[in-house]
Formats: sequence, structure tokens, C-alpha cells
Amino acid sequence: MASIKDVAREAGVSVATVSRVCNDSGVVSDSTRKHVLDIAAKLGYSPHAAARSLITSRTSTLGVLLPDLYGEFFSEVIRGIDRTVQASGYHLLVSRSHGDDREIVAAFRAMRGRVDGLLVMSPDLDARNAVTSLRDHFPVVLLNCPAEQDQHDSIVIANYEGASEAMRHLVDRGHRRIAMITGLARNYDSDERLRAFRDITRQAGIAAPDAIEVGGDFTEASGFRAGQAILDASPRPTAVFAANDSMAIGALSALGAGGLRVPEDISVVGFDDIPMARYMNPPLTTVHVDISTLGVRATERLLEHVRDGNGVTRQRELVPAHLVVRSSSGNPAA
Amino acid sequence: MASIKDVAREAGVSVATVSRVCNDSGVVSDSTRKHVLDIAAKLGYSPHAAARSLITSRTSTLGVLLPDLYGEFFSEVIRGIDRTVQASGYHLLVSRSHGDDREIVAAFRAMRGRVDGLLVMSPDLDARNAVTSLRDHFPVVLLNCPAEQDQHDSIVIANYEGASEAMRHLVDRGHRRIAMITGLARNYDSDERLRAFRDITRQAGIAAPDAIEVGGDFTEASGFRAGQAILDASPRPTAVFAANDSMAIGALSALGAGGLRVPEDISVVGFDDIPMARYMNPPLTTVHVDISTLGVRATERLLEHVRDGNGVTRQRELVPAHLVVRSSSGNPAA
DNA sequence: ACGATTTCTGTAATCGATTACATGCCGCCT
DNA sequence: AGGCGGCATGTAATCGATTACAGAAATCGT
Repeated sequence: MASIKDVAREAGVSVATVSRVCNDSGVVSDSTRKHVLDIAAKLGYSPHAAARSLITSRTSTLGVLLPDLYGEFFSEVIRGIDRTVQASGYHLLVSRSHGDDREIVAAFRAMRGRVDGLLVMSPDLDARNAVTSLRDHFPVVLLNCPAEQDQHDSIVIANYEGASEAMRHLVDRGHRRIAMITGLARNYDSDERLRAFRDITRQAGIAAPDAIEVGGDFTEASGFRAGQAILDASPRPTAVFAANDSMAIGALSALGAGGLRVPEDISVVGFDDIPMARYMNPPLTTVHVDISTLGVRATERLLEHVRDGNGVTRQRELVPAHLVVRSSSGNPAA
Repeated sequence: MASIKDVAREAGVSVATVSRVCNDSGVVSDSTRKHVLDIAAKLGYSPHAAARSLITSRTSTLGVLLPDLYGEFFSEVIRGIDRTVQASGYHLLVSRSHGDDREIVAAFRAMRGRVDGLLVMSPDLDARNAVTSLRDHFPVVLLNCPAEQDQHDSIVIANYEGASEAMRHLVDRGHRRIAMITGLARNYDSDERLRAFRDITRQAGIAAPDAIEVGGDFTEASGFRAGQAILDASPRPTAVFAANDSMAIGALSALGAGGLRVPEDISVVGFDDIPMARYMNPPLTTVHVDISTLGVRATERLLEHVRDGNGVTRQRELVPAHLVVRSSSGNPAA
């Protein structure tokens, strides 16, 4: 692999000149510039990233720490991140972490010297300390994290607002027995959506056993199981609000298999509006979130920090979430 | 950020000793080892990756070049890759490239000095040259690429076999008018699956207009459009084979919206068996591929190359693909 | 024509690690 | 007591870039 020295020797100039040509820094005469570029092309030279980042102490790389890499939600987030990162000439180092304190710290240490900043998505409520200590050494932007205002820079989905809208939709349609399929325990998004479920049911005067909560973990499989549980519930709910689309789809499947028609017998509402939601049978009523925007905005914020240093103010940014009514929700049967 | 020098100074030893302690190399007395570790912990020292990889010329990072980051298929592939990479103490640098020669070369150059090896998924038939030249400088493993035996190291889905099985299933059920929704043009996977479609229909004596091909691009939206086209076709097919599940799901939606029942009026078969396939309504008959295994195996192969150098032989590995019959396929109505 | 600029290029320090080699110290043997 | 071997540690070169500073060559002004 050709190094800057090889190019310098071959071109009969010093390494400094080669460096200046490659970076358009300093002044170089047109003739040598051209000559050096020719030699560099001939040798297939490309600068060694590690060497460069050692001296410049910049890596042109951003790190992403995600709790999982499963399903369309994360896939869309990464997509947004990648798009922005690539447009800015940066690279993307991806890592998954279960989200507990120790693992986040370990991931951070491993990334030292590899990235200029970190995008952390850790909706786990227990991971705050790690993130806080991390931020002191590093530009960090939080994605969907339970962070206090001003404490960190963060981008968050309007969970409560979106879920409230979904729940109000069901209540307005006349539903009085509603089940919620919750997400992972101790998960920020899940908790916020659940809070909305509880608030709206309470406001509507709906209480157990007419407002039931079934545990899930954001996967289709858990949604399917929850759907089966709901089939067996008595009194049976006339509507189901799932904490995300994957579970809503799983539930849809279980309810259909149990002989119920959606929305005639039971309504189903999801959250996220993953691309596939509109192609469900029936098309899924869900809370639309511009998922890739979540990634885009977070990346833009992080890049600001990386480039402008501490001049950037910390703030919490909300990504709006609005209900999209499709065919999976209707009026209650009975 | 503390460097090795800081630790050395603080501990009253030389940088060599600190390095030896951190890497368990050479001999260090127990007392100094402990002392150095204490100081390192106190200072929160972690070695600088760029500096280390400069001298060792290893980065502990693998690069992944994907044509897209969209949907559950890629999400599953990345998941498998990440799992393997992480278990081996490596990192993952992800990049998307449209797949043409120039872009692949550019991505490769940008990754020099950042990764020890590259996983390339570029099913685009035009990208061969880039990949070939790349391989001379770099451990490379190809994912789903149209590579000749022995030429490259590659992992490929048994496209033809799987698609043949799906098509035989439809023919055996008595279907005589079958439509195929193809994937992107000049895409290896799509072409292989199409080849199976053509071979099996020919063998069964089915010819146009009873065997029609509708263009798609692997997205749900394109599947939906294709489904609409199939609704209008006359004679209308009794079965649809989509080159992937996303399009099958899109088609399912369009056919349902057009008033057709699946599988009573028309059968639909997909490819990939993405996690969501079994939760469709009706559950999707599809060709199962252990998608994350694709990523796992590719990563394992690449790691072998990275670690054992040229001692590893090049070969083409096939990931099996088998039909899973669910409810979206049945006997033809008429 | 000669010093002062200006313009271009080279020398060498630097980033933070690794590692071959040198060195110092201690104990043991004869 | 002198020398030798082995263990623990330090010195310094090295990886491949960037960049401050120095120096050489060319241009300019008077």
C-alpha cells in the first residue's frame, strides 16, 4: 500500500508538498501540483486514515450506539443517520449495546480514538449515569432518551402527544374497553405511551377491567402473544393500542387467527408508522413518526457539536407524532 | 483525554511498561503491574485506537458496503454481521453505496486505514471490476454477488433453487397462469429468481400471456403497483411470485384492495421470509432464507482472512433457501 | 545592482501507541 | 571477589500523516 513517502520519493518532492497537494492547503505551484497528483493516481495512493487522525485528532467518523438492530424502526433510523453522515463526508461506526451502564461505558471506551462524536439511543431508564459521564469527554447526542431538559442534547419522539391522539381517537369512536400492549419494561418510549394510555382512559372514566395492559417487548412475536391474550380476555376489549407497529401487526395476526374481523369486531392502532404499516390487511391505523428524520436531525445536531465545539447550546428537540387513520380502527361493534 | 504518557508519568514508569501492562506482553513485576493499572483506572485511560492501529497496522474494524439500508432484509443482515463482529471484539464501519464501480472504489479508498477487511454486497451486475481490483489490496468477502467460483470469496443465497421450489409449488397446485414481480433491473438476486420463473414455467408448458413478468424494485410500493397491474391483466393470473417479501406484501395489499381474496382467488408467494412474513394476513407462503446467517457466515469468513492472511482458500458458499408454505398460496380458483 | 518581498518547497517536530534492543540490578556459582 | 545469567525496566525507532518554521529561488522596487 503506497504511503505519502512513496509518492514523495516517486515525484521527487518532499512529503510536505504531497500533503499540501492532497489537502489543498498552503501554496503549491501548478506544475508540481499536477505532477504530484499524477504520481499519486499512478500509485493508487490514498491517505492513511489512522495516521491522519492521530495528528489532526479528528476521525471523520461518528459512532452510533443502538439498543438493537432489529426491524424496520431501527433500519429507518440508521438510514436517516447514514444519509446525513455520508452527505457530510463522515463515516459511521455502528454498535449495538444492551443498554446497561457498564456496556455503554465499555462501548464508549472502545470507541475512543475512533469517532468524533456519539449518537446514543438508550431508552433504558437505567442507563443515565453512563451517558452523563460520557458526555463530559465527548460530543454526544441522545436519541429517544429519558433526558432532562438542557441536561443533554437530545432528539425525542413526541410519544405522549402521539399516543394521546391515538387513544382519543379510539375513545371518540366510542370504545369503552381498550387494551394496551406495552413495550419493554423500563423503556422510556413504552412508558410515555403507556402514560398517555392511562391518562386518556382515566379521563374517559374507563378503569380496569375495561382498561387492561398486556406486556410485550416490541417484537411481532410478543404482539402475537398479546393478541392471543386479548382474545381470551373477558370482557373482551373492542380496541387495542400497541406501543409499536410490530406488535400491532403481531396482534392483528393473532386476532385474525382467532376469528375476529378488524375493524368490525375489534380495532387495532399502532405506533411508528413503519413503511409496511399501510400495506397491512387491513391497513394499519397508527401514529406516524418520521423515523428517518429522527436519525437525520440527531446526526445534524451531532455534527454541529463536532464542528463548532462547545459553541452549540444544548437542547431537547421533539419529533412530532400524529395519528394516521387507516382501516384497522373503526367504531366498536357492541 | 489521558494518553499513555500521562499514565507513565503519573505512575513513575516508562511508556513501554504501561504498554506492556495494557497488552499483557513482555514481563512486568506484579507490583508495578498493579500500580500501573491503578493509575490507568484513576486517569480513565483508554488506548487511542488510531495511534495503535498506525503502528500495528490493524484496526480491529470491519467495513460493510451495502446497496441500501432499507427494510427488514438488510436490517437482518446487519444484525447477523454485528453479532459476529462484536463477539470477536471487532468494530463495524457501515456504508451505503449505490453500487456502481466508481462509488465502490471511492468507498474503498475512504476506508483505507480504517478497516482490516471489507464485506461487500453489490448485487448489481455492473460492479464486478471495482470489486476485483479491490480484492488485490484487501481481504474482501462478497455477499450475494454475481461472482464466479474461486474468483472471490463469497456467500450467496440459493436463489435459483429456492425460486424453483416456489414455482414448482405453484405449478403442482395446478396454477397455469402465473405472474412474477421482478426485482431491480440488472440485479443478481432478481435475475436468478427470474431465471427460475422462466425455466419452471417453460417446463410446465406455460407461456405468455399466461406467464407474465411485472417490473418492481424490491419495495412494498413497487409491489403494490405491480399488484394493481396484475388485477388489470387479462387473462388474470391465478398466482403471483414476487422476487421478495416486501413486494409480495405490497401486492397482497393491492390485490386485497381490488377485492380479491388470497388464496381463494389468487395465490401469492414471496422470497426471503422476513420476520414479518408469518404475521401477514394471510400468512405469507415464501422462500425461507436464514438472512442473519448470511451476515454471520460472511463475517466469519472475512475474519478468517483478516487473521490468517492468505492462508485461507477462496470459495463460494451457498446459503440454502427452502419454501415455507403458509396460507397465502392454494389451489387455483378456476 | 542589491536588498526586500513574495512564492514555493523542504526539514523536522508531533500525535500516541508498540517493540527491538540496551541497560541496570540482583543473586548465584566457582 | 569477579563474572555471568536472567529479570525488570527504560530508550528510542517506527508507523503515516500534518504543519510551523526555515530556507531557497524568483520577482520587484528604486
